[in-house]
Amino acid sequence: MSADGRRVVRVLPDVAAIDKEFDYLVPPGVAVSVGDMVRVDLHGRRVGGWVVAADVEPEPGMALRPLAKVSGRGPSPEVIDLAGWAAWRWAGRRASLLRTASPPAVVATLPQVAPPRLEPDVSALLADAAPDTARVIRQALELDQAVLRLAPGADRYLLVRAAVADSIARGGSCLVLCPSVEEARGLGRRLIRAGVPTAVVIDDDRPRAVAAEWASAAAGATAVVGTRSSAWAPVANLARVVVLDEHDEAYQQEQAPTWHARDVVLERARRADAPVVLVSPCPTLEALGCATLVTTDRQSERLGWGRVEVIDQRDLDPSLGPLFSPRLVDLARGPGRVLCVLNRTGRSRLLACAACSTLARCERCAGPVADPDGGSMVCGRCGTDRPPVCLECGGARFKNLRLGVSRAREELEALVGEPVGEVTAGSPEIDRLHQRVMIGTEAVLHRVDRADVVAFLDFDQELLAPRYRAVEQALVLLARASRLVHRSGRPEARVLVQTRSPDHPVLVAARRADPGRLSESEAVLRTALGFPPAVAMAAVSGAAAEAWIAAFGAPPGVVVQGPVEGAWRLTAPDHETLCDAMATVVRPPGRLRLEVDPLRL
DNA sequence: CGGACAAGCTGA
DNA sequence: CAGCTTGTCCGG
Repeated sequence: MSADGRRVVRVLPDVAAIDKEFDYLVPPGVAVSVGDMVRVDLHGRRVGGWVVAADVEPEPGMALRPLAKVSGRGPSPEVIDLAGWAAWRWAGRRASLLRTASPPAVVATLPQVAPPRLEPDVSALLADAAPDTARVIRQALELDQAVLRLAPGADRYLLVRAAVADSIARGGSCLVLCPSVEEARGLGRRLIRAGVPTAVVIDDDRPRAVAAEWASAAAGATAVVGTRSSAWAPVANLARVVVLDEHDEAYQQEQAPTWHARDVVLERARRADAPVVLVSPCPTLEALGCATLVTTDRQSERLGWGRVEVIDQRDLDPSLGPLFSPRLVDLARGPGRVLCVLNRTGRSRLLACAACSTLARCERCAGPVADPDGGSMVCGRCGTDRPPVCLECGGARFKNLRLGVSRAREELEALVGEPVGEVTAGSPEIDRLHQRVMIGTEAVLHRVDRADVVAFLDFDQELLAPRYRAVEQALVLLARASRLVHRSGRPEARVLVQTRSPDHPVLVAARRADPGRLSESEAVLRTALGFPPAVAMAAVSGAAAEAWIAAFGAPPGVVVQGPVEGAWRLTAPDHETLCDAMATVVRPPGRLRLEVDPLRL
């Protein structure tokens, strides 16, 4: 109640271009609290919004309009605060984050949720587990922030059960994030079958059903399972967070604000004083930088990575074509499901020495070099240029290594002697998915859940992609492939990698099932070259970018580079410096994309 | 974002 | 100068 006897609340309208709060009168007899979703009259029209503060002292004499309607429950006060933090961290607007945190249909009241059917404790759950499995799970659950490195083939279900049991012991609920909808649904079903009251909060085209799950999460479901957006799901009493496959790019929002679910839940858990376990076969440097690493014994990790076989393409018989080694053709003819991966979506073309077939790479950062003008070789990653001479044999002639997926499919079909299916991100072509042998971009790895052989036809495309995370992402692909073939059980089950760089650290890491060494060398390289997570970066683009950059000026600690193709790059030693500086800029009108922590760079 | 309102343009 | 388009401003 304010000084003059009026009840006033502060509302953030759900209008894309307004990041401003407005005060409204609460009509007599109306109950409303922070987090509720309301409708208000704003500038002659009726819009939705969130109550972000109650019992507000309005400016004296200000004529206030009454709330038009209290429509239902919305995000909790903690999540509203979290959205404020994320708006700073990713230079975005709170409304877009709160929309993600809100139910897609009206939730008038919260349902009653059942208490857990049984009271499992962590020790009972782990009693039958292998000793090393029990050890790493216990160890991870004892830490405030743990990165648990589990090989691709390892079963994560026991960890999730133990995390849920531990949450019950702590008197609260457990939030579990999965990279894909299918995994989240599957995990939700398993937990429900095990007697854990579980809310599966996943956006789809059924708003009523999603809102019902949202409501049961808000009401205190013991486990809340979902994908990226569930970082914002309601959790009545957050006791623990688990992020499965923490390395997955699906956790980062593509549209600005480009928030990352892992980073959102880390902050959310920190505020709630809840521990977090990040799980991955190949943890990101970001995760390793903020959490304590827990690893299984070497033998479990080797078993869980399965067999990774590397073919040196420099030794290939040219008569078979550049993409198909005899070994590959042999495996493709054999029994079982075979997936061939060929990434040809990037614009980068690779050059190899015409004499010795060694790839043309940058002397400074080992990235791929292109030959844009025919005179010199320029690195697509760091910009260094050098004369067109092979570093291995001194040869001066180079050949272009590009071949499309469709052409490769025809060639493979001829070599194997049976129909070969094709999968690309653009074309679903479900009817071709049942072919025994399939070829496609990496999308092929996401369309099936098991395979007997996964073959990367030209892995250099991944190793040398002109992105600073290329090495990390290349190992992610191998982990994904390894998981698919782990379910095979056949003797020929393996991941086959064709490359001209057989001793690349990524391939050594996968063959030895030891991602740790790679993380160490990558961390050194990123620091030396000034890439995240050694620094904090942002990209600014769009029609209004120039005006934004002008308003940004040159704040201390932030380096502004560009424009390159209409985009500027900001670099600062840490997010504190970067985000504080970005927060001072008044957004100019017009289309503007502020991308903090850009994935491709 | 989208309504309000002002300034600019057109044709009788 | 009414009647319409286009542009800029700002919201309780």
